[in-house]
Amino acid sequence: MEAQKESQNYDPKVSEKKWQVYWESNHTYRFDREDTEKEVYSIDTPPPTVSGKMHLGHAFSYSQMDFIARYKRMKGYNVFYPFGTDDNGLPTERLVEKTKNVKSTRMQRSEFIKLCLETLDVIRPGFIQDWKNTGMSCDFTLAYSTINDHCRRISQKSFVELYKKGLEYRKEAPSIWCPECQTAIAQVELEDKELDSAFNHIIFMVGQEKLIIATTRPELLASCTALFVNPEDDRYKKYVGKEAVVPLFNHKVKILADARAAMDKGTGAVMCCTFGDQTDIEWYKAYNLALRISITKDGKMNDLAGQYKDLKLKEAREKIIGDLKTQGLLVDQKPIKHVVNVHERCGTPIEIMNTKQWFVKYLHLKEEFSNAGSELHWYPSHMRSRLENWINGLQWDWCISRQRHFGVPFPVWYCSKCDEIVLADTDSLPVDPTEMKCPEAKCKKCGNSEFTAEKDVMDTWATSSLTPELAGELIKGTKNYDSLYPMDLRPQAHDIITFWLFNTLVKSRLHHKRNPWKNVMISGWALDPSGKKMSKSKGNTIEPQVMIEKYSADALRYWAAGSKLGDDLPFKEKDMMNGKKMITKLWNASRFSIMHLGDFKEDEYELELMDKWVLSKLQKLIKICTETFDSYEYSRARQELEMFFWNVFCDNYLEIVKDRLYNPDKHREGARESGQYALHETLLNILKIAAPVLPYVTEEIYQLHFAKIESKKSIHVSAWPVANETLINEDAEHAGDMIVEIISRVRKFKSDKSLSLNSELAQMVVECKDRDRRLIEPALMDLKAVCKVKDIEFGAAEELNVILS
RNA sequence: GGGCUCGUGGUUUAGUGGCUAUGACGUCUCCCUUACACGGAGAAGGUCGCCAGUUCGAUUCUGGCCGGGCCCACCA
Repeated sequence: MEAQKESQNYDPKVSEKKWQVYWESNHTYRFDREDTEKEVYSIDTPPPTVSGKMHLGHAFSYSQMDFIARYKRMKGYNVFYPFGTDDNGLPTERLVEKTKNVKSTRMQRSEFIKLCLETLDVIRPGFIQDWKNTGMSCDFTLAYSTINDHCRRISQKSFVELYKKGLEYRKEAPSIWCPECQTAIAQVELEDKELDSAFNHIIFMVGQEKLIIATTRPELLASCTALFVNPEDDRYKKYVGKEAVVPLFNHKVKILADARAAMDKGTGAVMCCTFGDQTDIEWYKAYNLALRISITKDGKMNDLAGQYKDLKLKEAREKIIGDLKTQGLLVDQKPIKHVVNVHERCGTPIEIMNTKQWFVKYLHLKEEFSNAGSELHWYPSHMRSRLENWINGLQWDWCISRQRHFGVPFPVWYCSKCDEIVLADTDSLPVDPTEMKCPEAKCKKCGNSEFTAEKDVMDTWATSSLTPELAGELIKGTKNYDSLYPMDLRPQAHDIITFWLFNTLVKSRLHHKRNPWKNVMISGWALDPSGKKMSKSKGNTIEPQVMIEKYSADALRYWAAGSKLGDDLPFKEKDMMNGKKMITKLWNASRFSIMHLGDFKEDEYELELMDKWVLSKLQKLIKICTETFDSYEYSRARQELEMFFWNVFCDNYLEIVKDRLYNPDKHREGARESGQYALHETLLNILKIAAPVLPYVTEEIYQLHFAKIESKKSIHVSAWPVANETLINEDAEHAGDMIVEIISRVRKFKSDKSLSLNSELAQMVVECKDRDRRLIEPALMDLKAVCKVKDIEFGAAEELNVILS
C-alpha cells in the first residue's frame, strides 16, 4: 500500500478509505484463535440494532471503546473484539414488514425469521460499513446476529438450562402488561410519565353512612375487592370490619385496616382493585382478596363491567364519572398531576394483568447480584451505584415471555390436558415448537397424547444478555476459547446499565456462578449543542456520517476522546475543527521531520542539551499516557499528548533543532545527528500514543517512514512505547525550560516591536544565577539560532533577566 | 422523597491541600520566518456557585444551601 507523498497535503478522504481496505485485507485486527503466546484481552462489544442507522451517540461510545481496544493491542494483547448486530425484536420486525410489505403475524414465524435473515443479509453490510468508517478495529469475522440460528440455539439452550436448574417458572400471576403492544413487559421497560389526572371523591355506603374514598381510577370500580383505611385513622376506625357497597355495581366489599393506606392522601380511604397498582397486588396476596378482573388485554372493559363492557378504559372512566355525578355519588373532583408508569417503547400507561408468563426467578438473589456488582471494576467508579440502586428497587422476577410473533421462540410444549411442560431436546435446538411435533408421544404425568406449542417469544434481553456466549461460541473448539472468560471488558453506555449490563450479569451468575467480565467501562451520551438529548422526533440529531464526510473519521474520534469516560458531551460542530487541526499539524510536523530523517542512522550519539530536554519530557509523557490509558482515561492521555506535541515539540523543539538540521556546519560535529535521534524518537512515540485515537493519519505517517524501520505491517500492531528511565534528566529539563523561557522573552520583545520573528537582533544579555548559566551554556548555539541573535553575553542576577538590543 | 453527578474567564474544559489556576473557541495587536496562515508570536479576560467548618493555608477536604443533569422510588 502506497503512503501519501510527503510533499502532498494530507487528504483524509483518500487516506481513510485506503487504510481501511489495507487493514481488512491484511487481517490487522484478527483475533488469533490458536496463538497462546500472547495474553488474550476479550471485549464484550455491544451489538447495535440493525434497523436504524448509526447515530452520533454510537460514534461517540464505540470510538471510546475502540481507543481501549487499540491501546491493548499495541500493548501486545491478542484482542478478542467481535462485532455482532442485534436484529431480534420489534425494530427489526417493523423494518422488515415495511421494506418487504408483509405482516409478521400473517406468516409462519420461521418463514418470517427467514425473511428477516435474508433482508438483514442485504442491509447489514452497509450498516456495518458505518462502524468500519469510524475506524473501529473489531475483528469483523467474529460476527453474530441475535436472530440467527447460532444465537437462537444459545438463547434456547440457556432457557432450557435455567429451567432445569429450577430458576425459571411459568405462572399465572399479576404481571406488567402493555395494552397497546398487547404483551407482558418487564420492570426495566417501564418509564415515568407525568400525566394530568383527578382524585375522584366517591361515596360508598356503609349501612346508612357514607364513606368517601378518593381514586384516580374510577373505571376500576367493578374490580373493587376491598376498602382500606389506616389503622391509626380516627375518622374511619368505626368502619373497620364492616362492609361497604360499591357504587354503580352494588357488590359488597370489606373495609380493612392497613398501614399502607396513607391518611394524608386523598380522603385517607382507598379502594383496592384487581389490579390498580402494585399495592393492590400486595393487598390481594396478604388478605386473600377476590380476583375481580374488569379489563381486557387490549385495554377495554369486560363482562364484569356490565353496561360499560367494550368501552375503552378512557371512555369507561368518563362515563362512570358522569353516572356517579348524576346519581350524586361523586362529591368532589380534585385535579392532580401524577406520575404513572408507561411502556418505554410506546408511552402507553401500563396495566397489571393476571396472565400466564415465564419468569426468571431472581428476586431471592438480590444480594448476590449486588455483591457481584461490587466485584466488577467500574470505570468510572460512580456508575456502580446505578446498578446497586436498581437491584435494591427490584420488585418483580424477570418476566421473559412476550406475546409477540417475532423473536426467539420458547422451545416448549404443554400437555393440553394437565398443562405439564415438555422441553425440546437440547441437541435439536434451535426449534420453533409451533412448527413441529412435541418430542414426547405421551404426557408423563397424565398419559395424554395431545400437546400445544408455546406461541410466545422471548424478551430480546433474554438473548442479548448472552453476548459473552454469543460471541465466544464463535471460536468454540479453538485453543483460545477458554481464555475468553471471564471477559476482560464490557463497554457500554450508561442508559442500559439496568437492561443489558444487569441482565448479562444475571445470566452469568445463574449459569456459571461467576461474573461475565472483570471490567466495565461506561460511556456517556452525545448531546445536541444545547446539552439536550438527541432524538429523531425533536429533529436535533446529528449524523456522524456527515461529520466524517466533512471532517474525517479521525477528527470525529478526536472529538469523542475529548470527554471523560462516562461524561455526556454536547456536540458543537466547531469542535470538529480541533481534530482537523490536530491532524493537519501532525501531518505537517511529520513531513518536516521525515524530510530530515532520510539519512539518519540509529547509533550512539552524544546528545545535545535540548535533545536531552525533549527526550526527558517524552519519557514522562509516555508514562502518564500509559497510566491514563490503563485506567480508561483516554481523554487525559489525549490532553497530555496534545500539550506535549503542540507546545513542547512543535512550538519549541522543532524551531530549536531546525538550524542544526539545515546548517550542520554552524554546529559542533554530531549535533545534527543528535537532533535526528531525538526527532526520530519523539515523533515515532507521539504517533504511537496518538494511534488509538487517530488511527488513520498515524498509519499514513507511520507507513511513510517508520513501518520499514520497525518491520511492522501497521502502527496498530507495533509496540506501545515504554518509558526509558535513563533518559529522564531533571537538570536537562530545568536548563531546557530556561532556554524556552529566554526564547519566549525574545518573542515577546519582537512582538512588542512588531518585528517578524526571524528578524535579526544584534545582542542579547542573559542575566541569571551562575549555576544556571553553566547549565544553559551548552545550548548556546541553538539559542542563538532560534532567536536570530548574533551575540549572547551573560551577567549575574538572582532572577532571570533578558536584555535585548 | 432517596441515590449519583456537575457548577472554574463571554462559551467550553483540565486540574491540584500551598509557587503566577490549564488548554481550546471567541476578542484585540502583530508576524506570509525554507513543516504548517487549518500557521506562528503576544495581550486582555476568572472573588474556581453561595455560606460555614477543618487547616498556618482551600478552587481542591467536611457539612449546609442554591442551581443544572441523570437514575430510582412515589402512582390508591
